[in-house]
Amino acid sequence: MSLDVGTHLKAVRQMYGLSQRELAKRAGVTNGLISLIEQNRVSPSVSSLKKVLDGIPMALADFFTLDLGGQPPVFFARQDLSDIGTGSVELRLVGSRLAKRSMTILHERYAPGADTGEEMLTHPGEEGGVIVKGKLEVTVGGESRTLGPGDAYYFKSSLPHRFRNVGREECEIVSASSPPSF
Amino acid sequence: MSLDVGTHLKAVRQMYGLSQRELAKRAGVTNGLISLIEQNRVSPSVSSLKKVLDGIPMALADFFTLDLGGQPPVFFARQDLSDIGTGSVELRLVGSRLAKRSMTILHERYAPGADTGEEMLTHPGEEGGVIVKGKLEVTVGGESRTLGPGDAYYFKSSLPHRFRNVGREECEIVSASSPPSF
DNA sequence: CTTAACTGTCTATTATAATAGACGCTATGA
DNA sequence: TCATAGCGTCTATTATAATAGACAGTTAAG
Repeated sequence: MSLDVGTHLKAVRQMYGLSQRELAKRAGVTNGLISLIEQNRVSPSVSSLKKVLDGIPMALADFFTLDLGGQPPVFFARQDLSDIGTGSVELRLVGSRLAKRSMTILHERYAPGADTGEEMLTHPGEEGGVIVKGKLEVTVGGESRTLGPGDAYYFKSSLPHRFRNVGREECEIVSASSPPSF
Repeated sequence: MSLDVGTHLKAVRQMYGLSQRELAKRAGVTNGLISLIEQNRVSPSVSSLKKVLDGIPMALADFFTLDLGGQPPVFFARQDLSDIGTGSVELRLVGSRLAKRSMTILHERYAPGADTGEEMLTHPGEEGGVIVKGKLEVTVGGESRTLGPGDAYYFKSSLPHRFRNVGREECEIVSASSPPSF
Protein backbone atom coordinates (compact mmCIF):
# COMPACT_ATOMS: atom_id res chain seq x y z
CA MET A 1 0.00 0.00 0.00
CA SER A 2 1.39 3.33 -1.09
CA LEU A 3 0.01 5.38 1.80
CA ASP A 4 -1.51 7.58 -0.88
CA VAL A 5 -4.66 7.56 1.19
CA GLY A 6 -6.04 10.63 -0.52
CA THR A 7 -6.00 9.38 -4.09
CA HIS A 8 -7.24 6.04 -2.91
CA LEU A 9 -10.14 7.54 -0.98
CA LYS A 10 -11.08 9.70 -3.93
CA ALA A 11 -11.17 6.68 -6.23
CA VAL A 12 -13.27 4.71 -3.77
CA ARG A 13 -15.67 7.58 -3.17
CA GLN A 14 -16.20 8.16 -6.88
CA MET A 15 -16.60 4.44 -7.43
CA TYR A 16 -19.58 4.66 -5.10
CA GLY A 17 -20.88 7.75 -6.87
CA LEU A 18 -20.71 10.05 -3.84
CA SER A 19 -19.80 13.75 -3.70
CA GLN A 20 -17.51 15.06 -0.97
CA ARG A 21 -20.45 16.74 0.71
CA GLU A 22 -22.72 13.74 0.44
CA LEU A 23 -20.08 11.47 1.94
CA ALA A 24 -19.23 14.05 4.60
CA LYS A 25 -22.86 14.18 5.65
CA ARG A 26 -23.15 10.42 5.96
CA ALA A 27 -19.83 10.21 7.75
CA GLY A 28 -20.50 13.05 10.15
CA VAL A 29 -17.46 15.09 9.15
CA THR A 30 -17.05 18.28 7.16
CA ASN A 31 -16.72 18.32 3.40
CA GLY A 32 -13.57 20.39 3.81
CA LEU A 33 -11.88 17.59 5.66
CA ILE A 34 -12.57 15.15 2.86
CA SER A 35 -11.18 17.65 0.40
CA LEU A 36 -8.01 18.03 2.46
CA ILE A 37 -7.60 14.29 2.86
CA GLU A 38 -8.05 13.62 -0.85
CA GLN A 39 -5.38 16.20 -1.67
CA ASN A 40 -3.05 14.55 0.85
CA ARG A 41 -2.79 17.86 2.67
CA VAL A 42 -3.49 16.05 5.92
CA SER A 43 -3.07 12.49 7.10
CA PRO A 44 -6.39 11.65 8.72
CA SER A 45 -6.48 10.05 12.13
CA VAL A 46 -7.58 6.46 12.12
CA SER A 47 -10.78 7.44 13.87
CA SER A 48 -11.63 10.05 11.24
CA LEU A 49 -10.82 7.73 8.39
CA LYS A 50 -13.05 5.14 9.97
CA LYS A 51 -15.88 7.65 10.24
CA VAL A 52 -15.47 8.52 6.59
CA LEU A 53 -15.40 4.89 5.49
CA ASP A 54 -18.44 4.13 7.63
CA GLY A 55 -20.28 6.61 5.46
CA ILE A 56 -19.62 4.57 2.33
CA PRO A 57 -19.74 1.99 4.01
CA MET A 58 -16.43 0.15 3.83
CA ALA A 59 -14.25 -1.55 6.44
CA LEU A 60 -10.79 -0.18 7.20
CA ALA A 61 -9.24 -3.53 6.33
CA ASP A 62 -10.96 -3.54 2.95
CA PHE A 63 -9.85 0.00 2.26
CA PHE A 64 -6.20 -0.85 2.79
CA THR A 65 -6.49 -4.18 1.02
CA LEU A 66 -8.35 -2.91 -2.03
CA ASP A 67 -6.37 -2.93 -5.22
CA LEU A 68 -7.55 -0.62 -7.98
CA GLY A 69 -6.81 -1.93 -11.45
CA GLY A 70 -4.90 -4.47 -13.51
CA GLN A 71 -5.62 -8.05 -14.61
CA PRO A 72 -2.86 -10.51 -15.51
CA PRO A 73 -4.43 -14.00 -15.16
CA VAL A 74 -3.30 -17.22 -16.87
CA PHE A 75 -2.20 -20.79 -16.98
CA PHE A 76 1.11 -22.18 -15.84
CA ALA A 77 2.89 -25.24 -17.14
CA ARG A 78 4.88 -27.01 -14.43
CA GLN A 79 8.15 -25.84 -15.94
CA ASP A 80 6.85 -22.25 -15.86
CA LEU A 81 6.36 -22.20 -12.10
CA SER A 82 9.16 -20.04 -10.78
CA ASP A 83 11.39 -21.84 -8.33
CA ILE A 84 12.15 -20.07 -5.10
CA GLY A 85 15.27 -21.77 -3.87
CA THR A 86 14.99 -21.70 -0.10
CA GLY A 87 17.61 -24.15 1.06
CA SER A 88 16.73 -27.83 0.93
CA VAL A 89 13.09 -27.28 0.09
CA GLU A 90 11.96 -26.74 -3.48
CA LEU A 91 9.23 -24.11 -3.71
CA ARG A 92 7.40 -23.55 -6.96
CA LEU A 93 5.25 -20.45 -7.08
CA VAL A 94 1.83 -20.56 -8.76
CA GLY A 95 1.09 -17.26 -10.52
CA SER A 96 3.14 -14.34 -11.72
CA ARG A 97 5.73 -13.18 -9.25
CA LEU A 98 5.19 -9.58 -10.25
CA ALA A 99 1.40 -9.46 -10.27
CA LYS A 100 -0.39 -8.29 -7.20
CA ARG A 101 -1.92 -11.34 -5.56
CA SER A 102 -3.89 -11.88 -2.39
CA MET A 103 -2.41 -15.34 -1.86
CA THR A 104 0.75 -17.32 -2.42
CA ILE A 105 0.11 -20.81 -3.72
CA LEU A 106 3.11 -23.11 -3.69
CA HIS A 107 3.91 -26.57 -4.95
CA GLU A 108 6.52 -27.69 -2.44
CA ARG A 109 8.95 -30.61 -2.51
CA TYR A 110 10.90 -31.73 0.53
CA ALA A 111 13.83 -34.07 0.05
CA PRO A 112 14.13 -36.80 2.75
CA GLY A 113 15.18 -35.06 5.97
CA ALA A 114 14.67 -31.57 4.56
CA ASP A 115 13.03 -28.91 6.75
CA THR A 116 12.28 -25.21 6.97
CA GLY A 117 15.23 -24.55 9.26
CA GLU A 118 16.18 -24.42 12.91
CA GLU A 119 14.06 -21.57 14.12
CA MET A 120 10.31 -21.47 14.14
CA LEU A 121 8.67 -19.25 11.54
CA THR A 122 6.19 -16.56 12.51
CA HIS A 123 4.55 -13.97 10.31
CA PRO A 124 1.14 -12.37 9.87
CA GLY A 125 -1.67 -14.09 8.00
CA GLU A 126 -2.89 -17.64 7.56
CA GLU A 127 -1.65 -20.70 5.74
CA GLY A 128 -2.84 -24.16 4.92
CA GLY A 129 -2.02 -27.09 2.69
CA VAL A 130 -2.63 -30.64 1.61
CA ILE A 131 -0.05 -33.42 1.61
CA VAL A 132 0.10 -34.99 -1.85
CA LYS A 133 2.89 -37.53 -1.39
CA GLY A 134 5.17 -38.74 1.39
CA LYS A 135 5.19 -37.89 5.09
CA LEU A 136 5.55 -34.42 6.62
CA GLU A 137 5.98 -33.49 10.26
CA VAL A 138 4.10 -30.25 10.91
CA THR A 139 4.76 -28.32 14.14
CA VAL A 140 2.43 -25.48 15.11
CA GLY A 141 2.32 -23.65 18.40
CA GLY A 142 4.24 -26.36 20.22
CA GLU A 143 2.15 -29.20 18.85
CA SER A 144 3.55 -31.67 16.31
CA ARG A 145 1.86 -34.07 13.97
CA THR A 146 3.02 -36.28 11.12
CA LEU A 147 0.75 -36.04 8.12
CA GLY A 148 0.46 -38.32 5.07
CA PRO A 149 -1.16 -38.14 1.63
CA GLY A 150 -4.60 -36.55 1.76
CA ASP A 151 -4.03 -35.08 5.22
CA ALA A 152 -4.03 -31.33 5.65
CA TYR A 153 -3.31 -28.37 7.94
CA TYR A 154 -4.53 -24.82 8.36
CA PHE A 155 -3.43 -22.25 10.95
CA LYS A 156 -2.70 -18.61 11.70
CA SER A 157 0.86 -17.92 10.65
CA SER A 158 1.47 -15.83 13.75
CA LEU A 159 1.77 -19.13 15.62
CA PRO A 160 5.36 -20.40 15.55
CA HIS A 161 5.59 -23.18 12.95
CA ARG A 162 7.98 -25.53 11.21
CA PHE A 163 7.90 -28.30 8.59
CA ARG A 164 10.09 -31.37 8.25
CA ASN A 165 10.11 -34.41 5.99
CA VAL A 166 10.43 -37.35 8.36
CA GLY A 167 9.98 -40.05 5.70
CA ARG A 168 12.67 -41.61 3.54
CA GLU A 169 10.68 -40.74 0.46
CA GLU A 170 10.39 -37.30 -1.11
CA CYS A 171 7.42 -35.34 0.26
CA GLU A 172 5.21 -33.22 -1.94
CA ILE A 173 2.54 -30.75 -0.81
CA VAL A 174 0.43 -27.92 -2.18
CA SER A 175 0.12 -24.95 0.17
CA ALA A 176 -1.49 -21.55 0.20
CA SER A 177 -0.86 -18.53 2.38
CA SER A 178 -2.61 -15.22 2.70
CA PRO A 179 -1.42 -12.51 2.61
CA PRO A 180 1.23 -13.57 0.08
CA SER A 181 4.63 -14.57 1.44
CA PHE A 182 6.41 -14.40 -1.92
CA MET B 1 -12.42 -4.52 13.26
CA SER B 2 -13.20 -2.96 16.61
CA LEU B 3 -11.20 0.23 16.13
CA ASP B 4 -9.55 -0.66 19.39
CA VAL B 5 -6.31 0.22 17.70
CA GLY B 6 -4.50 0.60 21.01
CA THR B 7 -5.14 -2.85 22.41
CA HIS B 8 -4.51 -4.33 19.01
CA LEU B 9 -1.19 -2.56 18.60
CA LYS B 10 -0.11 -3.59 22.07
CA ALA B 11 -0.89 -7.23 21.32
CA VAL B 12 0.98 -7.09 18.02
CA ARG B 13 3.96 -5.34 19.55
CA GLN B 14 4.22 -7.87 22.37
CA MET B 15 3.81 -10.74 19.92
CA TYR B 16 6.98 -9.48 18.25
CA GLY B 17 8.70 -9.13 21.62
CA LEU B 18 9.31 -5.40 21.38
CA SER B 19 9.18 -2.78 24.14
CA GLN B 20 7.53 0.58 23.55
CA ARG B 21 10.91 2.25 23.45
CA GLU B 22 12.44 -0.32 21.14
CA LEU B 23 9.56 -0.05 18.70
CA ALA B 24 9.54 3.75 18.97
CA LYS B 25 13.22 3.83 18.06
CA ARG B 26 12.74 1.64 15.00
CA ALA B 27 9.65 3.56 13.93
CA GLY B 28 11.12 6.99 14.45
CA VAL B 29 8.49 8.18 16.91
CA THR B 30 8.57 8.78 20.65
CA ASN B 31 7.86 6.07 23.17
CA GLY B 32 5.30 8.35 24.74
CA LEU B 33 3.24 8.33 21.59
CA ILE B 34 3.12 4.56 21.53
CA SER B 35 2.06 4.59 25.15
CA LEU B 36 -0.74 7.04 24.40
CA ILE B 37 -1.91 5.07 21.37
CA GLU B 38 -1.96 1.80 23.27
CA GLN B 39 -4.09 3.37 25.97
CA ASN B 40 -6.45 4.72 23.30
CA ARG B 41 -5.81 8.21 24.60
CA VAL B 42 -5.20 9.35 21.05
CA SER B 43 -6.24 8.08 17.65
CA PRO B 44 -3.02 8.04 15.65
CA SER B 45 -2.94 9.57 12.20
CA VAL B 46 -2.62 7.07 9.41
CA SER B 47 0.87 8.31 8.69
CA SER B 48 1.98 7.81 12.30
CA LEU B 49 0.43 4.40 12.51
CA LYS B 50 2.22 3.46 9.33
CA LYS B 51 5.52 4.68 10.76
CA VAL B 52 4.93 2.57 13.86
CA LEU B 53 4.00 -0.52 11.86
CA ASP B 54 7.01 -0.05 9.60
CA GLY B 55 9.10 -0.50 12.72
CA ILE B 56 7.72 -3.99 13.31
CA PRO B 57 7.49 -4.36 10.27
CA MET B 58 3.85 -4.94 9.32
CA ALA B 59 1.65 -3.56 6.55
CA LEU B 60 -1.35 -1.42 7.41
CA ALA B 61 -3.64 -3.85 5.60
CA ASP B 62 -2.28 -6.74 7.66
CA PHE B 63 -2.71 -4.81 10.87
CA PHE B 64 -6.38 -4.20 10.21
CA THR B 65 -6.93 -7.68 8.86
CA LEU B 66 -5.17 -9.49 11.67
CA ASP B 67 -7.50 -11.21 14.08
CA LEU B 68 -6.07 -11.74 17.53
CA GLY B 69 -8.85 -13.64 19.23
CA GLY B 70 -8.96 -17.30 20.01
CA GLN B 71 -6.93 -20.07 18.45
CA PRO B 72 -8.67 -22.72 16.42
CA PRO B 73 -5.76 -23.98 14.31
CA VAL B 74 -4.98 -27.61 13.82
CA PHE B 75 -4.28 -30.65 11.83
CA PHE B 76 -6.73 -32.50 9.66
CA ALA B 77 -6.65 -36.17 8.79
CA ARG B 78 -8.01 -36.83 5.33
CA GLN B 79 -11.17 -38.34 6.72
CA ASP B 80 -11.70 -35.19 8.81
CA LEU B 81 -11.86 -32.86 5.83
CA SER B 82 -15.51 -31.92 5.50
CA ASP B 83 -16.97 -32.88 2.17
CA ILE B 84 -18.95 -30.26 0.36
CA GLY B 85 -21.08 -32.23 -2.04
CA THR B 86 -21.41 -30.05 -5.09
CA GLY B 87 -22.74 -32.37 -7.78
CA SER B 88 -20.26 -34.63 -9.50
CA VAL B 89 -17.20 -32.99 -7.99
CA GLU B 90 -15.94 -34.00 -4.57
CA LEU B 91 -14.75 -30.98 -2.57
CA ARG B 92 -12.91 -31.50 0.70
CA LEU B 93 -12.46 -28.38 2.79
CA VAL B 94 -9.17 -27.77 4.61
CA GLY B 95 -9.76 -26.06 7.96
CA SER B 96 -12.69 -25.63 10.28
CA ARG B 97 -15.86 -24.66 8.53
CA LEU B 98 -16.82 -22.46 11.46
CA ALA B 99 -13.57 -20.63 12.05
CA LYS B 100 -12.96 -17.30 10.41
CA ARG B 101 -10.58 -17.86 7.55
CA SER B 102 -9.14 -15.60 4.90
CA MET B 103 -8.93 -18.42 2.37
CA THR B 104 -10.69 -21.58 1.31
CA ILE B 105 -8.33 -24.44 0.58
CA LEU B 106 -9.89 -27.44 -1.14
CA HIS B 107 -8.79 -30.92 -2.08
CA GLU B 108 -10.92 -31.58 -5.17
CA ARG B 109 -11.66 -34.80 -7.04
CA TYR B 110 -13.29 -34.85 -10.45
CA ALA B 111 -14.70 -38.15 -11.73
CA PRO B 112 -14.09 -38.76 -15.47
CA GLY B 113 -16.29 -36.30 -17.37
CA ALA B 114 -17.25 -34.34 -14.24
CA ASP B 115 -17.37 -30.54 -14.38
CA THR B 116 -18.45 -27.46 -12.46
CA GLY B 117 -21.70 -27.13 -14.42
CA GLU B 118 -23.11 -25.56 -17.53
CA GLU B 119 -22.75 -21.91 -16.71
CA MET B 120 -19.53 -20.07 -16.13
CA LEU B 121 -18.73 -19.12 -12.54
CA THR B 122 -17.96 -15.54 -11.55
CA HIS B 123 -17.43 -14.13 -8.07
CA PRO B 124 -15.14 -11.65 -6.33
CA GLY B 125 -11.62 -12.57 -5.27
CA GLU B 126 -8.82 -14.71 -6.64
CA GLU B 127 -8.22 -18.42 -6.98
CA GLY B 128 -5.47 -20.75 -8.00
CA GLY B 129 -4.49 -24.39 -7.83
CA VAL B 130 -2.16 -27.20 -8.77
CA ILE B 131 -3.11 -30.37 -10.66
CA VAL B 132 -2.01 -33.40 -8.65
CA LYS B 133 -3.34 -36.24 -10.81
CA GLY B 134 -5.18 -36.65 -14.13
CA LYS B 135 -6.12 -34.07 -16.72
CA LEU B 136 -8.25 -30.98 -16.19
CA GLU B 137 -9.61 -28.56 -18.75
CA VAL B 138 -9.57 -25.05 -17.29
CA THR B 139 -11.51 -22.28 -19.02
CA VAL B 140 -10.94 -18.67 -17.94
CA GLY B 141 -12.16 -15.54 -19.67
CA GLY B 142 -12.87 -17.37 -22.92
CA GLU B 143 -9.51 -19.13 -23.00
CA SER B 144 -9.21 -22.87 -22.42
CA ARG B 145 -6.26 -25.04 -21.53
CA THR B 146 -5.86 -28.66 -20.55
CA LEU B 147 -3.55 -29.06 -17.59
CA GLY B 148 -1.79 -32.15 -16.27
CA PRO B 149 0.05 -33.16 -13.06
CA GLY B 150 2.29 -30.35 -11.81
CA ASP B 151 0.61 -27.72 -13.98
CA ALA B 152 -1.22 -24.85 -12.29
CA TYR B 153 -3.54 -21.89 -12.71
CA TYR B 154 -4.18 -18.57 -10.96
CA PHE B 155 -6.73 -15.88 -11.89
CA LYS B 156 -9.15 -13.25 -10.65
CA SER B 157 -12.44 -15.01 -9.93
CA SER B 158 -14.39 -12.17 -11.51
CA LEU B 159 -13.37 -13.63 -14.87
CA PRO B 160 -15.90 -16.25 -16.02
CA HIS B 161 -14.43 -19.70 -15.38
CA ARG B 162 -15.19 -23.39 -15.53
CA PHE B 163 -13.45 -26.72 -14.83
CA ARG B 164 -13.89 -30.09 -16.53
CA ASN B 165 -12.18 -33.44 -16.29
CA VAL B 166 -11.43 -34.37 -19.90
CA GLY B 167 -9.39 -37.49 -19.09
CA ARG B 168 -10.70 -41.01 -18.52
CA GLU B 169 -8.90 -41.12 -15.21
CA GLU B 170 -10.02 -39.43 -12.00
CA CYS B 171 -8.57 -35.93 -11.66
CA GLU B 172 -7.27 -34.56 -8.38
CA ILE B 173 -6.27 -30.98 -7.59
CA VAL B 174 -5.54 -28.75 -4.62
CA SER B 175 -6.99 -25.25 -4.90
CA ALA B 176 -7.18 -22.08 -2.86
CA SER B 177 -9.44 -19.07 -3.10
CA SER B 178 -9.47 -15.77 -1.31
CA PRO B 179 -11.74 -14.48 0.08
CA PRO B 180 -13.22 -17.80 1.25
CA SER B 181 -15.93 -19.31 -0.92
CA PHE B 182 -17.09 -21.87 1.66
C1' DC C 1 -29.22 37.01 -18.19
C1' DT C 2 -30.59 35.55 -13.52
C1' DT C 3 -31.35 32.19 -9.80
C1' DA C 4 -30.52 28.14 -7.50
C1' DA C 5 -28.22 24.07 -6.37
C1' DC C 6 -24.42 21.70 -6.91
C1' DT C 7 -19.38 20.73 -7.37
C1' DG C 8 -14.39 21.10 -5.03
C1' DT C 9 -11.09 24.43 -2.76
C1' DC C 10 -9.35 27.71 0.59
C1' DT C 11 -8.54 30.35 5.23
C1' DA C 12 -8.90 31.38 10.29
C1' DT C 13 -9.96 29.10 14.41
C1' DT C 14 -10.32 25.29 17.54
C1' DA C 15 -9.44 20.58 18.89
C1' DT C 16 -6.29 17.02 19.06
C1' DA C 17 -2.13 14.34 17.84
C1' DA C 18 2.89 14.18 18.66
C1' DT C 19 7.19 15.63 21.08
C1' DA C 20 10.58 16.19 24.83
C1' DG C 21 11.64 15.19 29.04
C1' DA C 22 10.57 14.10 33.89
C1' DC C 23 8.58 10.54 37.06
C1' DG C 24 7.81 6.20 39.55
C1' DC C 25 8.32 1.38 39.29
C1' DT C 26 10.88 -3.26 38.99
C1' DA C 27 14.62 -5.69 38.23
C1' DT C 28 19.91 -6.98 38.18
C1' DG C 29 24.48 -6.51 39.82
C1' DA C 30 28.43 -4.41 42.56
C1' DT D 1 22.68 -0.39 50.09
C1' DC D 2 23.40 2.10 46.11
C1' DA D 3 23.73 2.27 41.51
C1' DT D 4 22.23 1.42 36.60
C1' DA D 5 19.20 0.12 33.19
C1' DG D 6 15.11 -1.37 31.77
C1' DC D 7 9.91 -0.84 31.75
C1' DG D 8 5.29 2.10 30.99
C1' DT D 9 3.10 6.51 32.29
C1' DC D 10 2.42 11.42 32.75
C1' DT D 11 2.66 16.75 31.81
C1' DA D 12 3.71 21.09 29.19
C1' DT D 13 4.70 22.51 24.67
C1' DT D 14 4.57 22.37 19.72
C1' DA D 15 2.83 20.59 15.40
C1' DT D 16 -0.97 19.16 12.91
C1' DA D 17 -5.69 17.44 12.12
C1' DA D 18 -10.52 18.99 11.95
C1' DT D 19 -14.13 22.60 11.90
C1' DA D 20 -17.00 26.44 10.21
C1' DG D 21 -17.89 29.18 6.80
C1' DA D 22 -16.60 31.90 2.66
C1' DC D 23 -15.27 31.53 -2.28
C1' DA D 24 -15.17 30.44 -7.37
C1' DG D 25 -16.62 27.40 -11.07
C1' DT D 26 -20.33 24.45 -13.41
C1' DT D 27 -24.89 22.99 -14.75
C1' DA D 28 -29.76 23.41 -15.29
C1' DA D 29 -34.28 25.95 -14.70
C1' DG D 30 -36.99 30.03 -15.17
